[in-house]
Amino acid sequence: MGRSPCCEKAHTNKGAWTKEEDDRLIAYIKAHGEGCWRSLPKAAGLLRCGKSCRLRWINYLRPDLKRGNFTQEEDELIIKLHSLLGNKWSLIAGKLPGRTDNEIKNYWNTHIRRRLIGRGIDPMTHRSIEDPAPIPVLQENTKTISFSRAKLDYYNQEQDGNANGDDQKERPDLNLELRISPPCSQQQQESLKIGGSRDNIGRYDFLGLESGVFGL
DNA sequence: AATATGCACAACCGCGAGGCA
DNA sequence: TTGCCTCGCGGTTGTGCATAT
Repeated sequence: MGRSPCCEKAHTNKGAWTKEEDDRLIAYIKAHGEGCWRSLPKAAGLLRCGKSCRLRWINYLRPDLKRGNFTQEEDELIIKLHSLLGNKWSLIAGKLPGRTDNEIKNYWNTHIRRRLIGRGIDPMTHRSIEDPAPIPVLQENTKTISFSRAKLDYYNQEQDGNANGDDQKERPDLNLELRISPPCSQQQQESLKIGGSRDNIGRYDFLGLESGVFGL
């Protein structure tokens, strides 16, 4: 016996959204806010499942979305975050204001991935395909990952609307080194959480990388 | 001009996590 | 503690458009 469907599929539309459906969804969310996706379609008079409505809103209709081509800086940031986080598209999207996880995932698969392969870089490991050097091990089960911090800060400042030119000028291409190892006690597990705090929508701010990088 | 192929991206599907009774 | 429900995520597919043959 399979899993129960998320909605009554027999009476729901599938495929591309029409202008009228978009308008209904926008109007409903403007009036009632996001959430309760399960009951939303019925309340909004849409013959769609809640999942479909949520996806349409998040990936296409949200007013704060930034449409259009990715900039060079966004491009580089995606590569760096992917080297750190892997296919955690929602976390990566959290560092790119106005971009969605789906958009970034598509962009990665159609542009960046191909380009890295063309340069002889394995897009999954971010290492040379010909010379896959082993990840250095500092101690048992401990890995070190480094990536540039400078552009992250630049984006944070732009996002906050308080870009400080002096601060940026002074900042070299900082390396953020993370060491990942299994905690050996409850106290250490707790201490891992001390790296940051949750913001008002529940994203975790770890070393300035809010949005729950490590899902703690 | 017709067809084949590749590309870009919207949308769907299945699963896991977390909340709640 | 258990089971159900909802939400969100990541992988995959479908479709329309552009380009090549």
